[in-house]
Formats: sequence, structure tokens, C-alpha cells
Amino acid sequence: MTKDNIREYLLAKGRELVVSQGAAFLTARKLAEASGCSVGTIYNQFANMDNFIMAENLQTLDELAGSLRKLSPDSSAYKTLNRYLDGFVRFVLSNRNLWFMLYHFHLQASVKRLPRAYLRRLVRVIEIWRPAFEEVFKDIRPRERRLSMQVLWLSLFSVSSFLTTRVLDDMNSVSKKTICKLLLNTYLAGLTALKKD
Amino acid sequence: MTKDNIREYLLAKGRELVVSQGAAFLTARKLAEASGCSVGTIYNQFANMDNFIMAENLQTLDELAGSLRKLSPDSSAYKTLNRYLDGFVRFVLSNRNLWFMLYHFHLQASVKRLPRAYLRRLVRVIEIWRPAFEEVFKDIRPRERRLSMQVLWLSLFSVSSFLTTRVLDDMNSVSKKTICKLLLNTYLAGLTALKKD
DNA sequence: GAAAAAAATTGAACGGTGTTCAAATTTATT
DNA sequence: AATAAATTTGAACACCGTTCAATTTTTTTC
Repeated sequence: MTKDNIREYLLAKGRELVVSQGAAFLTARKLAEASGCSVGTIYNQFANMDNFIMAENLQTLDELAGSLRKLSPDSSAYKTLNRYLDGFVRFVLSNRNLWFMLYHFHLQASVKRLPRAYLRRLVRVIEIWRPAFEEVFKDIRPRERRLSMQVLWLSLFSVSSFLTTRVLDDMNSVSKKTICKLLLNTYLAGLTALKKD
Repeated sequence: MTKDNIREYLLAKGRELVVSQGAAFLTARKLAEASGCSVGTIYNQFANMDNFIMAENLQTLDELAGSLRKLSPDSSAYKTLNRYLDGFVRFVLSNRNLWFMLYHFHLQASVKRLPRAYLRRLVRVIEIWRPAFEEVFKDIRPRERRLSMQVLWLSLFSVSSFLTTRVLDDMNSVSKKTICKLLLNTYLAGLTALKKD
């Protein structure tokens, strides 16, 4: 097979495989077969499969950011934060396999160190929340506010891993979205309550 | 090699490998070599390596439960919850590789379904928190209280995965324990604030 | 257009993984 | 001691990521 943009073609095909068959299905040989090329060609475009997966994950984060940026602010900053959460949960649930792959890789890679390019996109996603968050908590000192926001994001991101699996289906009778909303709003209420001291 | 309790011996050796070399080092062949037997013997004791890892994880959860149960209540139920969190974080940080293996397996397995034995032990851990939690929030309706507790545990459990990696070292200047304490106490404050409505 | 040079593609091969199972060995029973 | 049962063994199978000499394709040069 010959393509002018093999790299993009491989990424697109790999994405198809993950979406339709799950992250575990994405192997060098299966990708090669699905793309109509040999494994060598993949390794000509990507140093290794980890880099390929990373490239997919960067795209996923870009799509998440794009999806969140499309959301218009609500009547209050507080409601806007809830809107972002909605968008986040919706994105994860409608991109389960891609998000599972991202989180799985994130977990594994973070044993050593996450690539700068990846960390940058994570920050980019968090930055979308920031204005609304600062608006709601404008009378909290910047340092603490920044930390609180990071902890909130860390919690939501961590919990998001289980949005992609079946584990929460057994434990609760409430929906995954409800769980996330409860986490967000309880945490926000906690911040609101604590700032008064 | 011949042992009267090969199963326990293999589990102990496997544990050594994970503790000292990391979860990725635990393979059938390496375990066989470290234990002085063949791969076949392992498969005679365990249906597959997943079952072996599961057995290790059950033990890890038992050890966590034992560690938490050793803690004596503090002067208030609220402080007791913080004490449990301390114990939890301390356990995870001093059993990084084992906890990473557990969480990693949990994530993977939860794509399909987690074994009953495993879920039971998870519940057993949560149950340790329950009395103190119910004491603090005795005027919240049981159903909501139960849900709030599950969401709290889910958050802490999810975040715990990153206690075992380096990822939080780069993002914040505060310690991992501080992050967890902030999450817990903000969430608890939120519950306290919300219950007044 | 033909020949030479450069670039890209190929896929068998290497070392690793989990897993199987007929054969060898050890243990228990008669 | 001979037989029967249970256990252990490790080569072999199908995968995995990865490499790289050989092939094919493309480009450049004449």
C-alpha cells in the first residue's frame, strides 16, 4: 500500500480498531493488517507502539478539549462548572475505549514519567475550567485555589477511569453521571463552606 | 522442588518479586525460576496468571483491612475518618508495587467483571469506615449517606492509583498525603454543608 | 529513456509473554 | 516389589513488541 500521509492513515485506522474492538486489540500486527501494510511500515512512522498509543491519546485529549470549549457558559460560573462536568462525562462515555486506553497508558507511563507533550495537553484541558472556577472561588487565596482545582481535577480524572468499565454498574443503582455530579458538587460545596473560615 | 504448601510458597515468592522488582516483573517463567519449579507447577496451582495475581490482590486487601482495623478511634468520628485516611495512604505508599498491581488489575478486570471474592473484600474495607462515617452524618438519610460514602471511597480509591506512581511529584509542590487529606476533608465539609438543606 | 542513487517497504527472525499437555517423575496404595 | 495415582516437567504453540537485511519503489542524475 502507498499513501502520501501514512502516519495519519495509521492513526485513523488504529483509532477505528480501538473504538470498535477495544484497546487490547491494538497490536502492531493487527494494525498492519487493518491498514494493508507491514509491521515495518508502522515502525518507520513511529519509534514504537507506545509512541503510537501516545499519539492517539494526544488526539483524544485534543478532542476532549475541543468538545469542552464548544460549551457555552451557563447563567452562573457554578452552573458552568457543572456544564463542563456534563461535557466531560459525556465525552468519556461516548469514547469509552479511547478513554480507557488513555487512562491505562497514563497509569502505566506515570510509573516513570509522562511526556511533556502529554502533560501540556492535560494542563490545556484543566485551563478550560479555570475561569469559571476562579469566578466561583474568587475570595480564596490563589495558591489554595489552584491546589483545590488540581485536586478536584485529579479526582474527576481518576474516577473517570471507571466510567469506561462495568465496575460501577454492580456497585450502585445510580448512574455514572450522577456519581460524578455528586463528587463535583459535594467537593465544591466543601470548598464554599471551608472558605468561610 | 517439593513443598507441602506450594501454593502459599508461590504466593510468597511472587510477592517478593513484585515488592522488589515491580508488578511487570511478575511473569510465569520468572516466578517459576525464583521458586525453583517449572511453569507447569504454577499452572497446577492456579488456573492462569490472572488468578495468581488475583490471589495476591486478595491478600493485599486483607492486609489493608488488617492495617486499618488496628487503628484506634480518635476523639471524634470526624478525626477517626482522618485517621483511616492516614492509614490508607500510609499503606499504599509503603506497598506501592503491590497496590499498583492491584489497581492495574482492578482497572483491567473491571472492563468485564470483577470476581465476587474480590468485591467482597473491597466491601469489607469500606465497612471499616462506615461506623465513623455514620456517626458524623447521622442526620443524613441512610440511602444518601450510603451513596455519599461510596462516592467518597471511589474517589479515594481512584486517586490512590497515582500514589504509587511519579505523576503527582511533578504537578504539585504538596505531598501526596496532603492531596488526599484535602480531598477527604473538602468532601466531608461539602457533605456537612449540604446536609443543612 | 536508461542507469544510478536514495528512500521506503517488507516480513522472517529474535526474545519475550501466557498457556497447554504428553511424557517423566514422584508419591501412595496394594 | 509391583501397581496405581498424583504431581512435576519443559518443549511447543500462538501470541506480543521489535529489529534489520533484503527487496521494492521512488527519485535523481546523466
